[in-house]
Amino acid sequence: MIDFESFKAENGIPIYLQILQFVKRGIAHGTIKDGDELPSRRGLSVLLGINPNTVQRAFSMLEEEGLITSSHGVTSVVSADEAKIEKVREELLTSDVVQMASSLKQSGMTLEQAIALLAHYWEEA
Amino acid sequence: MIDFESFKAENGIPIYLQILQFVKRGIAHGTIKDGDELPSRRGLSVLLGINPNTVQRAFSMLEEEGLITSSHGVTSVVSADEAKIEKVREELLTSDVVQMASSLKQSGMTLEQAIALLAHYWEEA
DNA sequence: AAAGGTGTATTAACGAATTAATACAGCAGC
DNA sequence: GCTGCTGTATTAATTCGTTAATACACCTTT
Repeated sequence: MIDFESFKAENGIPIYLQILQFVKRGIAHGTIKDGDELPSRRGLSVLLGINPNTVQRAFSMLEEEGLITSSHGVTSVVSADEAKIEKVREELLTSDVVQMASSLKQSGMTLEQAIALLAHYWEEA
Repeated sequence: MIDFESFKAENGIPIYLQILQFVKRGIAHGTIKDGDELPSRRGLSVLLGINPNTVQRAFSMLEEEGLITSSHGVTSVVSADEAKIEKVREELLTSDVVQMASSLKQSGMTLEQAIALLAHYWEEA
């Protein structure tokens, strides 16, 4: 069963998004694997002290993306073959990278300058 | 007078922020220069089809940051010496970089991996 | 078959942020 | 000085996303 102990809800970001991200990052990182069981909607909602529907919202999004499968009576299960995992990695990484790259290029920076900037701000991020 | 013809309001992002960004990017890019006149609050609101206060919100933020000066009876004027311009450039760039860096770090990447990723997506950006 | 767990669907409440309405105050130019 | 423009301030309405309340439907286990 997937461990949500390390889940810390940040303020300002919608909880359902944080749950979504938590699972996606876990899949991308390998700590959450294909076949792993998720906690029940209600169970997780109690653990996090929130409404079950908030969990449901996150889980239903995960299902829409094909990352978990759900059926009545039993808890949902991770469904992530290698292709899906790679897709998640892509999604988590590229959107930010491409956006930044395009922004920096528009400002007339070279790749070298961009790298220097990235290195400079890496620590404080 | 600053030209807002190229201003296209995107959906989902607050308009006052888009106006703010539009001016800042112009300053950083050099298309908006020190001494340039801004349109009046009302004039721009008509042009954009929005409420004058929405423009005012953006303009007052610009003034708080010292990028424009306003006084009764006349339209506001850009007030951006070289130091301020550099500051705006910094701000626009670092916000993107920091955001990306924090996202990549959360995914467990090293700086080296991040740089490789940046280089990889640099061309297509 | 009954009980208590599970996922699902619909609707409503809440809250924060954005946007708008209105009124006030000052300068320019005729 | 008057008219019409300008910026400024205060308050209200609206919108939007998030979260919660409630009810329903199904499966598992005994």
